[in-house]
Amino acid sequence: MPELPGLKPGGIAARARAGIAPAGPQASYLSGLNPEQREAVETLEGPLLVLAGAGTGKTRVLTARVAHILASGRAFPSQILVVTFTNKAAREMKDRIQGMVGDQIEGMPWLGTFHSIGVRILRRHHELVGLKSGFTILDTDDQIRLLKQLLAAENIDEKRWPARLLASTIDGWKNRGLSPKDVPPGEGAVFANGKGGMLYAAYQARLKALNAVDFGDLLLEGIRLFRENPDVLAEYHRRFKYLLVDEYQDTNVAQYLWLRLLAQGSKNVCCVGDDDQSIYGWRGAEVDNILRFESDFPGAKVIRLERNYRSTGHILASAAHLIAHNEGRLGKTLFSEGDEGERVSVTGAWDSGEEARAVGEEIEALQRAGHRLSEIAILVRASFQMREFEDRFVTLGMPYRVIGGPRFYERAEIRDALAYLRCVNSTADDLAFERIVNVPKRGIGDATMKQIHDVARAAGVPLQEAARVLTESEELKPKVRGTLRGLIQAFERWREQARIMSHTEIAEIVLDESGYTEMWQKDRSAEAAGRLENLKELVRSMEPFESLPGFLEHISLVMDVDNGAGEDAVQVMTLHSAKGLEFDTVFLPGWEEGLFPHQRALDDQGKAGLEEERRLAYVGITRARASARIWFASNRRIHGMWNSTVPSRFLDELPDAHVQVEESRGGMGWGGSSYGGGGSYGQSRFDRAEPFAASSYSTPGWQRAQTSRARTEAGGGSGGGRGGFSERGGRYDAGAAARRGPMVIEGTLVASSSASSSAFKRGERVFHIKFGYGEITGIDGNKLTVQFDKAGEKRVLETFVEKA
DNA sequence: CTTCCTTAGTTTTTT
DNA sequence: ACTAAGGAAG
Repeated sequence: MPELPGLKPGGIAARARAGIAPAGPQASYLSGLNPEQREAVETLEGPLLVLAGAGTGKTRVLTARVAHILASGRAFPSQILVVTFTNKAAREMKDRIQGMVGDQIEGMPWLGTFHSIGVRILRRHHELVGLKSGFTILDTDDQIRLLKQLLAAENIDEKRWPARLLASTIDGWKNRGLSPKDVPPGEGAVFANGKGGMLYAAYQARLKALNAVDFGDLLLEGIRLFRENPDVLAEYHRRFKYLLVDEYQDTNVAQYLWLRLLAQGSKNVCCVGDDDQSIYGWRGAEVDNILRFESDFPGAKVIRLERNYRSTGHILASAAHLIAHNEGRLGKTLFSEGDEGERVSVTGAWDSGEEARAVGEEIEALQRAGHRLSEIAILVRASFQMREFEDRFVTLGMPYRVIGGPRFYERAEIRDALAYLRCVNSTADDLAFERIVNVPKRGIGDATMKQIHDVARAAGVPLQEAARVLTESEELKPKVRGTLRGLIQAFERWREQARIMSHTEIAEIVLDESGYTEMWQKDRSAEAAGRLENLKELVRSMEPFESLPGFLEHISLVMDVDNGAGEDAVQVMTLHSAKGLEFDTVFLPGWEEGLFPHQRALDDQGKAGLEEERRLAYVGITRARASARIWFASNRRIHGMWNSTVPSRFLDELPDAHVQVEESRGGMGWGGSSYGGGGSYGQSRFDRAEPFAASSYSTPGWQRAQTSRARTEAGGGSGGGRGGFSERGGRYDAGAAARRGPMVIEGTLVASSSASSSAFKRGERVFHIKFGYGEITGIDGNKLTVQFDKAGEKRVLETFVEKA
């Protein structure tokens, strides 16, 4: 841990007196900033909130601000605290600051994630929070294993009260800055009939006994440290002259408390964020933190960055109009001085297969037109949506890259390998030992483990030591005793070797001699080769580190690895992982009720959930520089069952004037032949044989025909009339429904969810192409609830059924 | 202790 | 429909 250079308070003043002037107007880092950005950079004193809309140059402001602080001689590099959320953001920030200030970046140890800075502080003062030096940081697997033991000890049925649930409950408390004694009794009682609070306390006690902390503790213990040791806090107050926080809308309560304690010193705290891009409420982020900034930090100044440099006019206007449906915003209006560009397109597809096919074709066309694939992204709401696109790309031979998904260090083989290394590194790492004691299979199962545990508890020693003692007794069966002794001796041997060999050599020896590599070599499953490759990659990734402990510390905090980007491929990822990125062309598939907004968000969080989903939609659209292409499918398979779906309400919330509704290109136009001529894409024969051929449904023209027919039959409406935004979720009201036209944008009908009155009656028998025959049990606008004979009750658009 | 079968749960993700 | 994880049987 590099110590800080000695601080000489007089130093800065002296420097200033010596004539190192505040940056002049020519300073290179100021050039090209717009007036608001420049104000945000130059407002150094007092609390400042920079509300930076999507694409308004947020990172630029943060980095220029650091450069400005340094150039004006107001602080040493080591006196600036810069906090980000992710390692990726920290890395990016570091690179960009380096680009502006060069080597001075080396003197900035306090640039990092909340957690990495949290560890750094705890390591320096470990004794004050009851930790020994070299404490370990648990990963989620360790956490679960520990909690399972606690549940077993309390005789709590793990079926009814899963350890995972307890883990996330405790995590939630920690996110809110609650230590065991602070948990409201009522809340603590929710888990396991009143034992939740007690289990939390027991968990914390176990962590202390293991000399370990979890991620939440990195902040929580920091808060406790500061509160209980004013002198320590005062030291940091003196140290941090300027504090900068990125993505402030994502902070949770614990992070806010931690930050507020530190900011009480210099008060020069600058938070940058965008309330409209808060999409992590479900993991504890408090939008309230940013909404309340001005009252939390008295005298705070707020600067809005609203000039967008990323997207064209239509895209920006669409996003702005959509997000305006949210209440409880600080309110920003993005504008751009660029072209209007191309309208946001909305296209319907018959099903998710056609959606993937059509998007694939559009991407091929873009490719032919000279667009780079890496400038094209597909942003989905849920990861299961990715598969269909992947399948399609594989068939097309289209290069693609999935971003996100299981990260490198979370893979089982990597965690196993790391557990071996942790055991070599420390005899006291019980959780690591438990993980690998029987991997590969050695015949050391629950029974033997229980014996080891008993000895360990009785003697108050770690498991490895207990195992060693056991092998010297007569307690174990000879065979087990032999293997266990072999393992223990191997660990001792590796530890010896670790003193003289490099950590990469040791890693190879351990993986080889433990039989772990061999286990995967013998494995005939498809993933085995990849896993072996990952193990090699792991050893490679150790090279830049000085020592084994250094490496282990790093990976406990940095769970991602720089996966070599580079090659030209379509980027496929979730909307969440797209935050902060931008592309020329963005495809946004799956805009259907239930999927987006996701039903669970609505069920669990109600209006707040809906607003967060809407922010997610906003994030999605604003990723696009030149082209945003939204899709919805009328049918989607969820959990293996085909469901008829309804277009997302967010489509209705887009502004007419900036949206272009397009014909699906995947189908063959309408009234035409059967699907793709060959119908070879998973449509059943049945689909093709029907007059309701798949392609026809998806075209706005067909829907317009259907809707106007329905309206005519209901005795109302002028065809193609101008429609307003339809209201959702209301009870069925024939009169109102008849008065409302379907939503029309630029003369083209958008599939609307509750536009016209129904041509159907309750109790009527109907036929659906996918679900077969059924009886109508309910009508809501143009949505029917049908009890199908075979498929059960479904909600379907009336345009997809015919009278039986 | 291992193997096979049943069962439950399938939004988003970082540290 | 699928998978992963946990429990019962061998």
